[in-house]
Amino acid sequence: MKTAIKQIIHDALEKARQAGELELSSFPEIVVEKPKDEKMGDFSTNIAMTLARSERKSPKVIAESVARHLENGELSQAVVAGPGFINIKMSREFFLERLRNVVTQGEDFGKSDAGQGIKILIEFVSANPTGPLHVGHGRGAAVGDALARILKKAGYDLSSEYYINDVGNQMNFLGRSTWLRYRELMGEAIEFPDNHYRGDYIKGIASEIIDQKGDEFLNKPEEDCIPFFRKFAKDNILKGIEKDLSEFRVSFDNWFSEESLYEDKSVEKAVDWLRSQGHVYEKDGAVWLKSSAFDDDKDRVIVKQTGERTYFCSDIAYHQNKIKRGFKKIINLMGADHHGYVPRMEAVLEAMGYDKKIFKILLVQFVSLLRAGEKVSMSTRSGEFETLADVVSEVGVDAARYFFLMRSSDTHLDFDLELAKKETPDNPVFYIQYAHARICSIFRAAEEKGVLYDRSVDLSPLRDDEEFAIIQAILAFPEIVEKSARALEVHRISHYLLDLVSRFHGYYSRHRVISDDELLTQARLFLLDALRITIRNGFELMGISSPEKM
RNA sequence: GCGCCCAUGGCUCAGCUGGAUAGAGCGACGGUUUGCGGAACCGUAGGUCGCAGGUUCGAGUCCUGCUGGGCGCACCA
Repeated sequence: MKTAIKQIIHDALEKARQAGELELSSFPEIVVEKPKDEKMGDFSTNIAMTLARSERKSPKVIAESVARHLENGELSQAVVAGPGFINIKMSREFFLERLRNVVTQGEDFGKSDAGQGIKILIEFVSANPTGPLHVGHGRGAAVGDALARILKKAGYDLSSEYYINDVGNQMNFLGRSTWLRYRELMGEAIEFPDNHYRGDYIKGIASEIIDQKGDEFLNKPEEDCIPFFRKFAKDNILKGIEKDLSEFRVSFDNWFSEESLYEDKSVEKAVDWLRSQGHVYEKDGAVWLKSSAFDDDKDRVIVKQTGERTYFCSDIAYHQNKIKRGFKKIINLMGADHHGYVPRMEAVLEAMGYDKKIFKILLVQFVSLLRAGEKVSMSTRSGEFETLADVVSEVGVDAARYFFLMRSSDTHLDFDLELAKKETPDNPVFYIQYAHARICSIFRAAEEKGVLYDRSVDLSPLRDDEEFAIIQAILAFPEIVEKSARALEVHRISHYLLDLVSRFHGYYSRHRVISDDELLTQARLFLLDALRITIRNGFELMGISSPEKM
């Protein structure tokens, strides 16, 4: 919608230039926004202010000149206001024509080619397969998955990926923890080490092994047991993670195993290559990457004294692999507690000769669960739940996703469990879903009354200001999606939907949709159809359902 | 000590690449219902945008310093 306005302004600038009123050695970028107050107009531009300096004229004079040349069949008024804003009103036809398009596009409404098919990889969650997903992972999962949906909608060629840390020390601890619990369950007295995984789920896995294998491992030496226990526990936990995610409506295009990078020698090759470039040196029996040469605080060990590779080392190979797969932009979501990791990853990319701008790490801040205003303890020890699956089973997928997505991801999130469950307008998910259900209900009522709804209906009976405010809000949706994609900010969608829907609730309470005026009824049904489509499409981007009845 | 993030009405938060009189929701107070879902709507009160400088025609937004809070500074991830 705004691109049309930009074009009109552009034409006016051109005319002003031809008339000798403006120099315009270069055309500035035209910014179109909504005026502060809707009464001032449909759109406004500050173009005169940005031109003031280069034109050496006051913004007011420039604005007057541009406004004079603003003419277009679809434009109804252009006035200069304030320090030099040009406020523009468009004709009703301008909006109605575009509204018609919304219904024609249906579920495609909101799509754009802003991304120009650029290949993007987004990696998120990537929790170690050493335990179930907790609430923090849930936020990352919701944000990552929604971003993936948004970026696709905005025309990027997007792939999503989960990186599985399935090798290394953590896996050994996992295997050993399971093995110890196994022996314990078989009746041995075990002193369980503090640095092992103590969660109850380990006992569950151990007892599954007992079910399948009995006492087979009881009298074997540790070395002979660990590989089996490690793999069994990992597979079991990973299956659980996949299940939790899929129930949370989060899916990945690819699950990438760290182990595969060792199997195909990628890690070895990456280290050799870095060494050949002189980015690597040996000290204290370990191999170090000179990351400090690329703005990291210090150099980082990639091969330990023991000969084991660090996780950072395989991450190098992993990110090299991502780039080699042709991704032009690589997005990683991480918990904010890992932010110290950012400079060293950027250093790696620079060391490999890539522009670090292709790499974007999004830090997702912490989640505090609140129950009745009190913070729920997040410690593993406490009886209070903290896993994603528990939260989802309490409040449902829709509410959980909405709450994770309602705030900018770089601020801490207070997740109020009681509020999430409420079926009142305080709860934004229900408020929005209710609007959708209400619209569907109106359509049901119309059908009962025998009102014919047909998409080719004449829209000219729509003339109320409130109706046009809603239409404009609907038509802004593709721009919201684009901005959300560009800024990688999901919360804009939820704020947008809330605003959109509150306009509808107000409108609904003041106007009857179904009336004796058949033409008006049909036109209003059309408007509601477009609105319903917009709500659905917006919720779809957030992975939230749009129920027809509640 | 060093680094990253945050700071906007009583509470939770928006504020798009700096733009017009800083906006919502909750809570508080007061209203609204013969009709399509009251699971809703309308109104009132409430803010030195943490503090101090700076850049700019213009700063909640950018820069510097400070204060307060969160997080991180491993041959752990």
